[in-house]
Amino acid sequence: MKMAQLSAESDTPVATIKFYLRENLLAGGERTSPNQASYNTGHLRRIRLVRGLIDVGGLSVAAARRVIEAIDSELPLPETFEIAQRSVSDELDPTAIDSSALARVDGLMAGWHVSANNPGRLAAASVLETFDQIGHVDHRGWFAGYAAAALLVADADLDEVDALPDREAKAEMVVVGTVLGDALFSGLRRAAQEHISLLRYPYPNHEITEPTKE
Amino acid sequence: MKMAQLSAESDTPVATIKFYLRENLLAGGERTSPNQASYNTGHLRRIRLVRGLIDVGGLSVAAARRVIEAIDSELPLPETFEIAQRSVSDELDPTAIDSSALARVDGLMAGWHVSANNPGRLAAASVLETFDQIGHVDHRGWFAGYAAAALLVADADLDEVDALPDREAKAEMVVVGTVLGDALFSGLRRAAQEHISLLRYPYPNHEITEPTKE
DNA sequence: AGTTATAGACAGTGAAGCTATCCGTTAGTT
DNA sequence: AACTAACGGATAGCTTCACTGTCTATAACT
Repeated sequence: MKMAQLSAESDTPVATIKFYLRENLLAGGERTSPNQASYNTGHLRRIRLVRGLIDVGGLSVAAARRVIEAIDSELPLPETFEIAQRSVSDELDPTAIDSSALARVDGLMAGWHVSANNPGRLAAASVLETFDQIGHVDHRGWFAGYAAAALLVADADLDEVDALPDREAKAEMVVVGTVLGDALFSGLRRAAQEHISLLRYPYPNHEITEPTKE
Repeated sequence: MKMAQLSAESDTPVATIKFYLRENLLAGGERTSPNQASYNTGHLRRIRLVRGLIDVGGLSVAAARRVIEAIDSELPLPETFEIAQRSVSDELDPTAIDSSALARVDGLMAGWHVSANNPGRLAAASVLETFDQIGHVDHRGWFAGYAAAALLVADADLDEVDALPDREAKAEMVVVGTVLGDALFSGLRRAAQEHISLLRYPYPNHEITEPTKE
């Protein structure tokens, strides 16, 4: 496959593919002459993965490069998992986070074995800190519901990884699951919100029988 | 309160506050003379809200403006909810989404009352489409776990909104809950992943007894 | 022989989110 | 009254990010 076809099948401009090559998001094709190379379906899949991570998962190019390197590496799965987690979370300074918020997060995760610098733990604490700052108090019951749901989802995540045969497949699932899982969940959550709110307040002002065009 | 104090207490540069004023994320202070104004704690809270939405929730300035206008408006709650949902989701063209992916999402949400153009439904479908494109098939069991968890969370969301007294408080909770709820859940999910993975594979190569510094 | 495609280098673009500078007032201090 | 610091408002500039476009020399099709 040549560049033009790769571009057509991935629906990605040639200039963008060249950019991904420069950024090491994509390995070069097999050389057939000094200024010609041929690409295979692996390249095509990789471009689609990159675009999925960036467009759907919302990763930056730098984060996408990190997780792709983690897939391609021979690192053990836990390390790959950690790279995926760190790449989707923005780096937080643990010392900058309110200790009361941290303590409350740890309370939500009572009985969980989680390391102190788990990026999710820090991110959750900074969310709780934000609630404090804008004057929201005592959402404990609400937070507890989130913790229960997170446990459920994490269990499903691990099931799915366990079902795969080899390290490469597992590693890709870990990365893709971590990145796209967030997007999937928040989408389903919004849909569920509409459903539940219609359950509780049947037909307020709302049109549901005829889905409208935007 | 004058500008300097507002800046100090919100830990936000004066130039940034002026930027927020220009962008209508923040109302002007009460005029005391042609070039002087005084701000109150409402302004302070608002700045913290804006920074929470942008820094923690990851909203763009434009999205933050939309949701803040929705809070301040007198729109009924369902409309406010919808604005919040649309502001945190990127706008997707329904016609551009693979119909098989949409059908599978609808399968996951069997029994739910969700309008066809719910942004979460479309977002979830585009995630499923991405899985297809990178050659992942049959994650149905996994997806189903997500749908169940989403229902749980949405129920908790509505409980929390119901508990509040007036429209203004409810509206702010809707917006803040929608935006920060995503961040909270994904944080807790990452922590839960570490916990579950340690439960299943006790102490792989991993250090958990002594949390390390980055 | 002539058009088109290619690899690779590099400069340029446009959006986003601030940040800095300037101006003419006003407030507070001395 | 004089002086300094802070203010509101306008405008320009900065930095990062994710591309996008242009160029050259070579190779491939027709």
